[in-house]
Amino acid sequence: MENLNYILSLNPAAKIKYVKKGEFLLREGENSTQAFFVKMGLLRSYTIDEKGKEHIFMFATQGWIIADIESQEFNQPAKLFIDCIEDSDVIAFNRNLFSKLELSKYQLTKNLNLLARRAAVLQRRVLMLMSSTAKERYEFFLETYPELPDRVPQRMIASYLGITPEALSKIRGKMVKSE
Amino acid sequence: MENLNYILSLNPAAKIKYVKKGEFLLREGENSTQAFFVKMGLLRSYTIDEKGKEHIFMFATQGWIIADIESQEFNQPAKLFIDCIEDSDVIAFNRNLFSKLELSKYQLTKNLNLLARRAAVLQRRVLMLMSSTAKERYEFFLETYPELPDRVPQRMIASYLGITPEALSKIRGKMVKSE
DNA sequence: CTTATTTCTTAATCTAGGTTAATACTATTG
DNA sequence: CAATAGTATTAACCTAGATTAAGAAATAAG
Repeated sequence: MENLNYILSLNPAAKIKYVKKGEFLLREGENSTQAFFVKMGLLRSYTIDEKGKEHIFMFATQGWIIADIESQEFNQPAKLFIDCIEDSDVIAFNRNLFSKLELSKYQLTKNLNLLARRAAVLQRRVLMLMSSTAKERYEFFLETYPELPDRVPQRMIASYLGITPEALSKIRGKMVKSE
Repeated sequence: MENLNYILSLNPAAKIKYVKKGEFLLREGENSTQAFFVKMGLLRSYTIDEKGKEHIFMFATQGWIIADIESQEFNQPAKLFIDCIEDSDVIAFNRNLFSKLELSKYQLTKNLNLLARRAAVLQRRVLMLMSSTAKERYEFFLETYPELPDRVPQRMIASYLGITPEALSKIRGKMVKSE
């Protein structure tokens, strides 16, 4: 990501952080404009609702960028937690640098494409949540992120799909039986 | 939107379209890279699932841009229909122009901000769908888009919220009673 | 106006997935 | 290698919202 390297050169404070499994990069309520590029490892972002239930918004593996875009965009304290599922190497940078005029046109269009891709993934996620059963969402997840089931506990996959671990376990049970 | 004016000047084919209520700007299966800026009026985008049920992805009022970002980004035929809820004036432009190098840095960063805002709204929508009850989603909708309930039939609001018209009617009934 | 069509409401019934709880299994740690 | 804590499975029961159906209100169209 030569693009990112340039962004980083604009931000002397940025450097690689080595973060351990379980470590937090962002907590609900914090004021942060940071985004994290995952050089290696696996992170997640999630909310905790009033009843104390976790809802995973996304997983970020190698090459992904993870941040609480909503809170940053609306200038509010973070709604999301971001923590590590595996020991990871991340590069923290200020999200403002993403659309700075100091960047070249080439870099700006690259960033536009990154964001468009993110919007596209989110569009799909919304439509999925509205129109598909839990089983269909799980099958889509397996196709789309085939490496994750081996790296992520099932209860987190359930949380990402918007169902309980018990429901996912039942779905898996049925899928094995009918196969 | 001086920004948009410049985009349009790069696209000689672009001009204002006057579209009537019920008219389609995009249908599922079509190959299109068009996006639509709403100068005036009200449009919506939605899918129809295997059971024939509509799921409204978004409403677009004055000043919004509406398109099937997912299909365009992944180079697939459209998943969404886009049609008019009210007679509208829209400006059709090719979405590729949005991140063209011919644009100035200033315009590119403007577009980056537009897309970031879109991503933020979608993040909120995903979290809502995962963690809120139908009633909470309806209340949030009323706060966020106070002008829409008078312009959009209730069955469409229900479809946007991811519930049936009957369920929304029941929720509204209860809200009136308890007030 | 009058008829046809769409929209909204209400109510009875159904179901996917939630809740609770008990048990087994797997990691982690001291 | 216990002991503790987290993870997954299974089953009985519950509930938010879906489905079906039918009537009432509102819009549109002839």
